[in-house]
Amino acid sequence: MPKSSPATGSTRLRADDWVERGLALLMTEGLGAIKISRLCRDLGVTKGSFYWHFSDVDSLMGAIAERWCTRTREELSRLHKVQGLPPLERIRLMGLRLVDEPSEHVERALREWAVHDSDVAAVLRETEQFIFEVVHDALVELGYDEEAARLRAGLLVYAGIGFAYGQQALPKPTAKDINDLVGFIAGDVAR
Amino acid sequence: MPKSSPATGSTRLRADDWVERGLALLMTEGLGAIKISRLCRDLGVTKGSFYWHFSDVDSLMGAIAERWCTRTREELSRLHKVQGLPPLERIRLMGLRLVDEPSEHVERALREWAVHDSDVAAVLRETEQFIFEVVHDALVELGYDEEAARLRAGLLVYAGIGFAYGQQALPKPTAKDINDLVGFIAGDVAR
DNA sequence: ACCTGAACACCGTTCAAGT
DNA sequence: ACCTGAACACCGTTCAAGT
Repeated sequence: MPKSSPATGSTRLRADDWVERGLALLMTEGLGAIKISRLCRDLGVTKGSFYWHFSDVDSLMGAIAERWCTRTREELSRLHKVQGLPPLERIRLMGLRLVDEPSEHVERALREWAVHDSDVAAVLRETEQFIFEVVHDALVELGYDEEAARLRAGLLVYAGIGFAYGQQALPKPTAKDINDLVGFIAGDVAR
Repeated sequence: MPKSSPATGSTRLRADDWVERGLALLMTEGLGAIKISRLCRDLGVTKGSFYWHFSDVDSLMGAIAERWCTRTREELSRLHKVQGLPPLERIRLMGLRLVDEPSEHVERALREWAVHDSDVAAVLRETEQFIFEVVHDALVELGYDEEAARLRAGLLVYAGIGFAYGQQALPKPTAKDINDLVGFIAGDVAR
């Protein structure tokens, strides 16, 4: 089993090492930190090395995005297992996922990114669609009609996206707020 | 009364001309289009000219942001005049403002921007806070208690921010959706 | 197969010199 | 007061040459 860290084993790099370091930079310092000169310094090689692995900087970006997309999909499929839980609980879990985003930096950067990269845009859409559907279906199961479920699920997902961008004029919502929110979204039956 | 266009009158530029052109570029082609070499080409001068008016590119950015902020504040104060309208109508107007953003490009760019520029962040906060308060107060006027009003107003504002960023996995909301939404947010009394 | 080193284009920044 | 022109640093990109 090959190691991905350049520190262990061979001194040569694989494309993987660049992607990994790039994703790490994206999460800690944001999109602006991904410079190939910076990556070279971090990885201890010269620029020529980079251009052996990638055709240009956009290609690296694409690879980083792809890796993030894969991980996000895995996370979503893990979330799929919540289908056994009661509907209100499912809604609550989706709400929490929207808020306590651990890698907030990535989410923001990828949204900027999605403007220019259709692959990234596709995975973001997939994620939003997934969450929307879980909430929507849970609401239908609770007895809401199609239109009511659509409106409420849409509102929740959009609000979730907004959380990631809000300038906390309004305080960042807490876990309690999420509970209240679920109570409101599915309130007619929850109370 | 001095003209701001370099085409009329003198051939010399004022700082204003750079800001105006920069804001135009921001709206039409996004943040990435603001290069000082590009601006020089558009305005028909050399880079030295730019550096007579501004200390660096960040300073231009700041000036562009400031101008946008001024315009946004004016727009908000115009919106203040809706205070005479019935509460539900006020909520509906705020909802519409959040959606039919004509200069969507600017809003997105400025949010990126706000991460690094606290002035821009401040005006974004102001805007969000303003809309939040209008909705909140309208809800209180409709008979909601403090906590219910806070939750609902917050949800609406965050959803509005989310609209600007959603990858339309879910369809962009229409004016009718906004009406339905208002019916939901203030539903207990509206129906 | 993976990397160095030197080259080049492009962009931000500076500054002496021009009107 | 406003601008030119030439210079320099920095970054992305290319490529011949090395192991």
